[in-house]
Amino acid sequence: MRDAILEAAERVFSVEGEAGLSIRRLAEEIDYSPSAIYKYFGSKDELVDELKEAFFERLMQSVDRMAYDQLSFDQRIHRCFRTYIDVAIERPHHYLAAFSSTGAIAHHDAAVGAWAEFQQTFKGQAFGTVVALVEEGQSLGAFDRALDPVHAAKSLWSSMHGLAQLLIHNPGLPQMIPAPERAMTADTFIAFHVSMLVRSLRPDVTNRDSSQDNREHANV
Amino acid sequence: MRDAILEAAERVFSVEGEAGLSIRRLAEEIDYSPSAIYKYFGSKDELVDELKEAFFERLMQSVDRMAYDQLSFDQRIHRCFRTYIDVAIERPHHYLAAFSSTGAIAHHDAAVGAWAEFQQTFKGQAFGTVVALVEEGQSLGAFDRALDPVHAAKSLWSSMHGLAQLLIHNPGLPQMIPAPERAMTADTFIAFHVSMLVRSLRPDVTNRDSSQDNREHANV
DNA sequence: TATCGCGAGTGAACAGCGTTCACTTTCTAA
DNA sequence: TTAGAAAGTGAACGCTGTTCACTCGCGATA
Repeated sequence: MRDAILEAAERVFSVEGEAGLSIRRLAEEIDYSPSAIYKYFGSKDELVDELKEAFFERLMQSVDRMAYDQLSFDQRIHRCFRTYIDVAIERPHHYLAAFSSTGAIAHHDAAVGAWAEFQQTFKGQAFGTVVALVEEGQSLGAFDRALDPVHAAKSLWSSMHGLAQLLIHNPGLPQMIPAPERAMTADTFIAFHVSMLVRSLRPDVTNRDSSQDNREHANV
Repeated sequence: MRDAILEAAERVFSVEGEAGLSIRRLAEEIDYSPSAIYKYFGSKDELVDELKEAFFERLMQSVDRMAYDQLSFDQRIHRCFRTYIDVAIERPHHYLAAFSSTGAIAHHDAAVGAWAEFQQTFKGQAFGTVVALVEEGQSLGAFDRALDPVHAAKSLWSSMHGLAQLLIHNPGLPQMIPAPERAMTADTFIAFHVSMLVRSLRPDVTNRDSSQDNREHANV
């Protein structure tokens, strides 16, 4: 029963988003009265939160799967980021809702202590794999060792999130260009964005040793 | 009168966002009946759109002002991006609302023809200044000439947007780090993110000429 | 077997929402 | 002075999330 509600909710939500999903509509969909739903869910928010969390888990697992595939480092990092955006724009309403926890605004999560708990969550684990990816790149010499991997991962995540969001709200973005021959497909543009992110991690040109080995060189 | 409505709306919206703003509440605030508001605005959406547009204009003008200041190129590009994020998180509800035009989802703006119109809008103009900034960097040799400036600008915008959004929803992000001594303030983290974006534009290391001059070199 | 309790489900109701519309009041211009 | 537009009102419609007193039907117990 509880699953029937969630299933119907998922169906409606996928197509019409949070706005189109009403308790009454949902009740009609499963041929029950609106109040019946309140026997299984404390509130609409609670129900929707469950949808969001399920989506988030799918998203994070998809990314994670890419990170540990049997591929070259370069391919893995590209696919990781690609997958994030692909899954996000595949279910736009879910993705937007997952990141619009209107209540959490100004919910100052406060400081350093949260890190341990954070690592327990889906989000935290997926974030951990991004950090690991950065560290791997650093140990391979492909990425700048001077970068803090955690902060770099945050920056990367921000950038992925931004593109996902922008593409959801404006799918025509990649085609928007003065000269038609320069237009890109969404796929190409995502790849371009990801490659820009990878570029940002490259070792600093001022320390131009062989890529395997660049420690602190103050001058030249 | 119309302005009195907008002013009250602005006041409520700044604090409680779109959710806290209701026509009835607004009417009470200005001591009129709810229906009075409909003499001046066709719908709530129309009213809110006006708030969003006003905010968007402020945002874009702030960024624009930074781009044409009397400063070094490096300072200008950093301040430009910084300002974008600062203004965004200063009025979180406005920024989120401006980018959550729920209707525009899947509103395939369609293709290349839109470019000309796009350039007329605030958004379009501000985007133009980012493109110009990239082109300036390229002509200075600081940025990779192989990059399409328009696509690069889109990528940059995505990344700025992502950080703004993430910081709004999770202001504690910069402090979140395993070791306390590695924590950053919001300011520092924004600067870090911006510097990552600038890094992504650097000329490719494989073509390592003097920075003034790097044309196509296929090998080495 | 009779009855008790409990969980599932219901329907009416409350408060709030955006919006409409017939209505009155107020002010201006001919 | 009067016609007409403009400004503002209040009740109502249909929608929303949510609550609560209520009724069933079933399983366990005395």
